[in-house]
Amino acid sequence: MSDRPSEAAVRAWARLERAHRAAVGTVEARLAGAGLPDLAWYDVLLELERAGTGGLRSFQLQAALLFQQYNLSRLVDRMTEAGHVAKAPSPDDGRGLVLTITRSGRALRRKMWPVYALAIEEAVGRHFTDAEARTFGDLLGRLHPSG
Amino acid sequence: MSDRPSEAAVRAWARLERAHRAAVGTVEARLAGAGLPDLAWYDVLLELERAGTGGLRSFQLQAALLFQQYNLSRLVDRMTEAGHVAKAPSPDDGRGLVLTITRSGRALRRKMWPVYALAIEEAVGRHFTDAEARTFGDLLGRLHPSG
DNA sequence: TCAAGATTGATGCAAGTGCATCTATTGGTA
DNA sequence: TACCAATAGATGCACTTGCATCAATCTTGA
Repeated sequence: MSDRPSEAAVRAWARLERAHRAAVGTVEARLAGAGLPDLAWYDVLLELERAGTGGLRSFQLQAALLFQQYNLSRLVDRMTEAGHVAKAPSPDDGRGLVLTITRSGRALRRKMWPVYALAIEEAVGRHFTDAEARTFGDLLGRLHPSG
Repeated sequence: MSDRPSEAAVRAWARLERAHRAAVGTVEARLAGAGLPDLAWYDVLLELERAGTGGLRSFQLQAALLFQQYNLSRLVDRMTEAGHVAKAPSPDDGRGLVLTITRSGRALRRKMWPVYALAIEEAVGRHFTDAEARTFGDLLGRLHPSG
């Protein structure tokens, strides 16, 4: 925890930054070019859609996506205003909110997916064989809490 | 270019987002906790220091770091104002600027490094063996233009 | 050599982010 | 039960980013 990093670790870190910037740049450009909302919106929609009718509490969504609390709070505001997300008071916790995706949110996610998918292929897929992509995904998985 | 991505590619992309967010979160928190400027400042300082006395043109720095043009323009403004970067008109190109790091910029980078290094170890290094970190770095390297 | 187009970097304005802090509620402890 | 720390989520304010566009300069090609 308090050791200096190895050369290899420093190189990996530096490349993580560049690779991420390049990949996100490509994907955001494709989404914007198609007149679609940005990645954060997709992330929220997907996570809420996966959660099903029960929805998710704000803090769960925040933990899943690793967004900042204040950031997510305002993002959800915007998406609620746009009609893609619904907020309801939590029955279990008077402080809390339950967030669910709306029909319009599901439609938006479906509309975004084809563009997003092509962008992922362009930004990531085409650089790897399937086996490499699996290895890459495994290594990336080590870096975040949820496994 | 126009194919759908494989499952493995989509998973790798999703994990790239999460891993990056987690790692950057850790590193920014350590820098901020030590009262130091953020990552972008370090990136600029390092790149300019590597460039030596000749400095770099704005567009070169932009390409190296994959920053947005308008973003870098204003970041350099702030760093110049803080005395860490010097701007000079390019002798070869009347439109252009040559950016160099100042003595104070070098000092700042040196001061940031120990904190940054520990953060890199915490965010990345400790999750991998050296061999894994090398493999990881190689795979990441595929995703950005400069090799 | 001169006009048309491309490139470099800056900037006004709107939108998003980060920080600190706030209110409301909950859970733990005495 | 009554208090106090902890947690959920919202928000005011300053700063940063994104978008569109600008002015200045360079390059190309007739």
